[in-house]
Amino acid sequence: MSQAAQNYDVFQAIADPTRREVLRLLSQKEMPISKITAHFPMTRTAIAKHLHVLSEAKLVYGRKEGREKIYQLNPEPLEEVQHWLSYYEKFWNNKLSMLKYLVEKEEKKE
Amino acid sequence: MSQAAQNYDVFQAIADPTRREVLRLLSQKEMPISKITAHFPMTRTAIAKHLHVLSEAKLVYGRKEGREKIYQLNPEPLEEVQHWLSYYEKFWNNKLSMLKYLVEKEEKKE
DNA sequence: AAAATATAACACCTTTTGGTTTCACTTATA
DNA sequence: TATAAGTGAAACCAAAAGGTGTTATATTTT
Repeated sequence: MSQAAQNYDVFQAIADPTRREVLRLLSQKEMPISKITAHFPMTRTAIAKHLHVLSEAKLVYGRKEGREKIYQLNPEPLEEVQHWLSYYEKFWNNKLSMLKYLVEKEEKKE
Repeated sequence: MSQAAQNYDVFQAIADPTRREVLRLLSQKEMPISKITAHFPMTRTAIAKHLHVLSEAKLVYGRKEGREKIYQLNPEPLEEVQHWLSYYEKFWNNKLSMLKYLVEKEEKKE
């Protein structure tokens, strides 16, 4: 994390369980940092840093409202993960596909 | 990484670009460590550690064959990532679904 | 049996992560 | 206009991540 933290990618952003939990929270309702922090056993500063990482990955956006900063989810970058995954889906799907194919071929013998 | 590295989860395992590249390589063909290392600008020891992380996450299996250790891909754990993602798909899919719905409704007016 | 090959296991180093505490700044409110 | 509330930012810290090089061990090959 540290200070000059630049170009975090989405894979790194979702690697941390706390950050995944933050995303889940924000998926239900936008909220300010202090509200988010209340759900975790750590300081507001720590959460602020996690939000910074998520923000770098464009997974959250924050707008200032009065003295609060409201964060909201932006799920779009997750499409990159989905796309990456789609390449591997065929590997585990193939097992089912192959099984299905074999079963159907067997059935046609009747 | 270090020495006693235990319980790496799949999210952490795929967070590293090198490890993702290793997975891609193994998706095409199983191979021993030295063969994998040839594709990267780092030492075999470093790759061995990455393989250890991937192995902890059950994303690769290694079998010994003579003096070589052949590693092969095991994509199953990625299903956990897919499952996690599926919760968020609705957020970005909804936009498309909504658009599609609106367009179709518009078409039916004719 | 000796030499070569392939990997494993250590010890070590540097940078990054994930957290803390403290202080300053801005915006509401009594 | 103080004061409270909410956040931002800096300095610091321990541990983990991601590398390195060296040494040890097992398996072929000559």
